[in-house]
Amino acid sequence: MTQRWTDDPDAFEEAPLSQLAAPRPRAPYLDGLNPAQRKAVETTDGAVLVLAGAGTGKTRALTARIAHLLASGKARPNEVLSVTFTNKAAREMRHRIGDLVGGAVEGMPWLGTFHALCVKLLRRHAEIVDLKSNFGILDSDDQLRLLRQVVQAANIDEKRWPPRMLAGLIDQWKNRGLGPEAVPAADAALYAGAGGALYAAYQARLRTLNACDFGDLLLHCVKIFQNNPDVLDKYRRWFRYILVDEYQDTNVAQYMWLRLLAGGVQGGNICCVGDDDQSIYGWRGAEVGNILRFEKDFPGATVIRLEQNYRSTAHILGAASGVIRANRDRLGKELWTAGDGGEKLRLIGHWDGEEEARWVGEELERFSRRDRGDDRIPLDDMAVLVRASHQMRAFEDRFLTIGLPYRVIGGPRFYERLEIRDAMAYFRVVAQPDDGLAFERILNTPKRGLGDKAQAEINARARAAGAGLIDGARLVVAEEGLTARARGALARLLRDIDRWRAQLAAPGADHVDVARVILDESGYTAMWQADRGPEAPGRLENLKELVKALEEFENLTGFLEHVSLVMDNASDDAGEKVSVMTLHAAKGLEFRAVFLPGWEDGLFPSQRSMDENGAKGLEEERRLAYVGVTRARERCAISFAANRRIYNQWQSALPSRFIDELPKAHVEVLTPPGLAGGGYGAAGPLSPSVLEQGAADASVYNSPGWRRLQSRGRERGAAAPAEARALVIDAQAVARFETGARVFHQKFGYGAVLGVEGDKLTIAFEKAGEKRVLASFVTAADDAPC
DNA sequence: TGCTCGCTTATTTTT
DNA sequence: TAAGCGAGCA
Repeated sequence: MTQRWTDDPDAFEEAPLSQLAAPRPRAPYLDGLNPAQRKAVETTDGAVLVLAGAGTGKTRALTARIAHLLASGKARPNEVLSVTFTNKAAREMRHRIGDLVGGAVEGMPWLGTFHALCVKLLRRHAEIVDLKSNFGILDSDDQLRLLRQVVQAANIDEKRWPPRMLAGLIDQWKNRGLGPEAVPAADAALYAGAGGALYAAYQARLRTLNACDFGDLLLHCVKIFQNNPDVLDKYRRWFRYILVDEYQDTNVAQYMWLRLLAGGVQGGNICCVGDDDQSIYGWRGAEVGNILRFEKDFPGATVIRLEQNYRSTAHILGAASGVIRANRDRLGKELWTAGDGGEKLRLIGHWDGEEEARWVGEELERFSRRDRGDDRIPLDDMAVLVRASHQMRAFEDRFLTIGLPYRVIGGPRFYERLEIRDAMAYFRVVAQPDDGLAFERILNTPKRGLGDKAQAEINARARAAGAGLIDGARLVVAEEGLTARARGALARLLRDIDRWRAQLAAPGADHVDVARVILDESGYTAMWQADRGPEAPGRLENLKELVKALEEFENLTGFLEHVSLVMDNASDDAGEKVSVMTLHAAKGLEFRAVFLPGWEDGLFPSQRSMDENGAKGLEEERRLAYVGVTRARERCAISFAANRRIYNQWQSALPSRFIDELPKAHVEVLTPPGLAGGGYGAAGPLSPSVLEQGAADASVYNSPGWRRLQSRGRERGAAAPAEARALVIDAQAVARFETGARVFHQKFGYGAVLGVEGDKLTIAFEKAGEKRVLASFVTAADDAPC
């Protein structure tokens, strides 16, 4: 049964809900929920915060909750507002609700991303914020080009003040819900003292272009709600229930948007689901504070914790908990599992980054070998998660040489590629009235002799006539501006555009055909065919894919609208491959086996994050570590390298401080393969028990981890000495060095030990100066030649 | 208009 | 090192 529900609050009728959907005697969507999940489903009214730890069945509870609202007759499908951050999440939720309630999900027009929902609202009320309802949506590329113009117009040195920086500032302001008039003076003075003025100029340009950037979608909606109580009230009554996924990722503007909608007469029914421990987008404007403050913001709120984890083994959860426990700003949760311990996390140090990549490659091969039987882990079920994308390279190189199939997730997205953006610009020019930015983009692509001069001329005419760019171009032709040659080219282009427009508007026109014609007749396809560069074939391939994607839409306009908000990656190619991605990209995913390389102080936690955001930055990095570890279902291997080549210079690093925070009971320390027997005394792999014993006896009380634990204990009044849990990578190596000892290091040469701190030594090298290195990577130099 | 040279810079990126 | 960008030259 598919019933069409209106999404228009003006059609609101106060029909008694109970008549619409009689409560059913049995509720299959409740089957198999644990008590906490069930409470999250059945606590329908008022404000509810569901703190859902990693792998605790969050989506399950969320979808069941919606099913419950519908089945119990508390709301019609079109009266539930459910917000996600990503299109992927929205799709997934729609899909899973469909599984529970069937066709009724078709009647949920208010399930989507913040941005998609805002577009919907804004199209209806555009005139309130001085826009027409067919306003265009700029992506970050358009935004940057427009900003560059604004900066140029203000005669500001682009070199000293890159437009990128201004884009960053404006985004931040918008994220914080600040229009140009509301930017604090100190902020407005940023960017050569002109930040605020340029922001205002940019907004004015957007208005004349009848366009919004992503930030505006939220900001305009908030403005509309704030200044038009009647409109707001209509929606408040309309949305009987509000659900928000990933609440920890909301920024201030989104928070305002939600508060406005949820702040009905007695306070609306709002349910926010999130995990403060997985807040990793602070740098992008997300405010962990939103979730931390929830109970203050919504007095009387019910807080429900989902703590039973269905994903990972006890060892993995124990390790993850151990790390995240060091964060101060958290609501507090302790994940547990009914499952068994499984394998301990494995921790291994390597001599350098290549060695690390080699080891990971071998492990991946070993796990995925066919002869492992039931133990075999397919490559699809494994992932390498790195902190920064440049780390991926070492792995790609290695996997290429050993012929291990891999897939990189993230990176430049399909709709952000140059050729796709060009093609889209053509479509925009044809399908939309006067899209100046798109016109500018295609004006001289492919080359048709219309360079900066032509550009400027068209701009000037358009501005003088108060018209759009395309009309400006028509004026240039009509009034015989430019050289005859350029004018001819421009006239040809305009004629083409008119012809394409006519074709598109013709009755029975097939927009896919027209799109193909546009790309052909414009010479765009030919341009890449003529290109002998290595990338050209791929680009042509992408263009074909783009045209194919058009088939799924009724017309070009629908497609453009979709694409402006859904910038998803092209679908993954088939085949069993290991995934390589950043920790950020891994949020929400899970794998049977996960490799976490590069756990070195400075790299992870990232030095920059700590420098720029201090303790807050460090905590976010720690949450990133938590996200990484909790991606693993069965196996997790953490590794670090003592040396890494950065900008062609060898740099030594110490193991990440997060390694000190791993509870040793959940970790097995492996011996680096390259050093076994050669480096430090013991021949062959050391047994973990020996290591643990050594750690407990020798140096744990001297390790940085222990010290941090102690100081934390004082601060928080916790952590008794008996809970000593810091890891020492190689206790035996530590015992072998004393202050003053002469040592040898492969990359830095000879030096003298100045100090011992746990398993880390401070050494004055004769050539390389003073450095801190891990004891395992140094040998005693007494028998070496001087 | 287009190419090449040299300089600068170097996280994470849901929409 | 490498990639990306702007300036300057053919």
